[in-house]
Amino acid sequence: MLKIYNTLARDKQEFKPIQPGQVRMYVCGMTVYDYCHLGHARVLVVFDMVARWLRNSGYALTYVRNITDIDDKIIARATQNNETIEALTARFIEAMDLDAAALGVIKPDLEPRATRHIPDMLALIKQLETNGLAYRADNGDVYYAVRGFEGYGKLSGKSLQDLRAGERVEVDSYKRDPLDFVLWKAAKPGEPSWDSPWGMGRPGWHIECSAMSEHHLGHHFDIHGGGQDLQFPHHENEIAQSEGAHHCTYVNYWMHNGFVRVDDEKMSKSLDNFFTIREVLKVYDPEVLRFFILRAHYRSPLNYSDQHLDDAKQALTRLYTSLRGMDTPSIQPDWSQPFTARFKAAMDDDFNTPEALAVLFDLAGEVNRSHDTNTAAQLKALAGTLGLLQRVPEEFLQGEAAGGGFDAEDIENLITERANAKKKRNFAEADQIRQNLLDQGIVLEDSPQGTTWRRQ
RNA sequence: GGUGCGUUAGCAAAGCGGUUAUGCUCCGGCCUGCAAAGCCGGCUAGUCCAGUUCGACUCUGGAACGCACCUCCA
Repeated sequence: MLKIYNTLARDKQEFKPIQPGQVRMYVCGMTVYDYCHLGHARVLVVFDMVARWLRNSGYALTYVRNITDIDDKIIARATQNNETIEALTARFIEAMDLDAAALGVIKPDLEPRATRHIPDMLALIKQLETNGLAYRADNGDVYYAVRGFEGYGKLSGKSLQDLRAGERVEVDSYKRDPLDFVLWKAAKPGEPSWDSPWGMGRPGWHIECSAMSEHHLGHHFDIHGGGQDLQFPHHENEIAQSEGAHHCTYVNYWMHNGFVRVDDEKMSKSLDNFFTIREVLKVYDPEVLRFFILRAHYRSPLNYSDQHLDDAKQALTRLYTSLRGMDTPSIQPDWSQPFTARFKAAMDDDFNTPEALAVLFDLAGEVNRSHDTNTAAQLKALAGTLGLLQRVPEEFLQGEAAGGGFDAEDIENLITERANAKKKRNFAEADQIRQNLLDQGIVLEDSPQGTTWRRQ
């Protein structure tokens, strides 16, 4: 039985889908005005892992991850670059797709874009107006009247009173309440705009997710995910919008992944301490990055550093090494086995990937001792549910000839040369060849079956 | 100021009221011509202070420190 930590309940709860056997999940995706950073990588990988596990558990999943392709930052960046918004967003959507694919992230079933769902948003705002929860202010903006929604604050655990007491709530004279948020922004000269019952304008940030999730998943669905920083105000406002419009529960389970940190501080664009995915992938294999993300529990903070990535690389190398030379047919995990049962129990416990990976290492040790093909196949099958360990081991271990150096053919020639030296018991020469290769980051490993190599 | 979360060995990171977590690093041993990989073993874990208990890293209370949200952010 799968248990999920529900932010709404502040506790782990048994997962019960609305419709038996089916799960509908919506995850807040990217605002496409720049390259994805490691924080984005974490959301992508974490919810890819969740999606895989749900499917693995037998659920028919509909996974929606939106793309925000209109907002203040996009407009500002396009102006700054002197390019159209369409060109800018197309460029970064393509980049995002490449980054996600490199990390082994399976595409969501649907990736709706805000600009393609303006009518849905207008209909939702209209409904809120009818319900007395939206009003047009003197500046032309349409706001959500937070006072009219009783449950406001239930997700973030904040009361309106506490929020008003906060020093950082800005006073905006056009709003009836300082906590009211914008649903529709009146058009400004030179900005993209759409026609609406309230005049030309563009959507506020929060309305798009309420509108697009409703369009694809209905008024009430199972799981809504995103980064911890979206809990408030974004997700809180989504609840206010969707429940305020339809008077029914919006989402049953809210999931929030923890931050990626650098030097114990949140990695964010505003702090300018972020690393982009592609930057990191220049140095590390994408599977190492995926492994690094899954090695921590999704709700814990994840500290980024080269040392930690190196560590992750070594660990993943151990797993691949255990599968090297093994004939591992692609099979489904046999959940009745002790190791697989442990793995499943870990994953069912709020997606405890660190514990699940520990099982993988125990299994690797077992493979190393027994050289049992079936055990190796189980290891590969389990890792496969996490999107790991599916490559031919040599491909991972030998990698690409990074930055010149020896290619595979050079290495094989040198191995032959060394084998001849060894045959003549000229160990000095043999060791010299091995050292030369090691200087290039190539490690040789002798065995009764011959010599194999890998990159450090 | 308000609210929430965290503090585990050299580093990273889980579970668990009593039994080796796991990975990396480092140190022994086996194996090897020597290595590497692997195997076997080792390395002063549980921020502090009280309490509950036969027994607490694990439960309760408090303190210290750290982080996050309250503003755009995954």
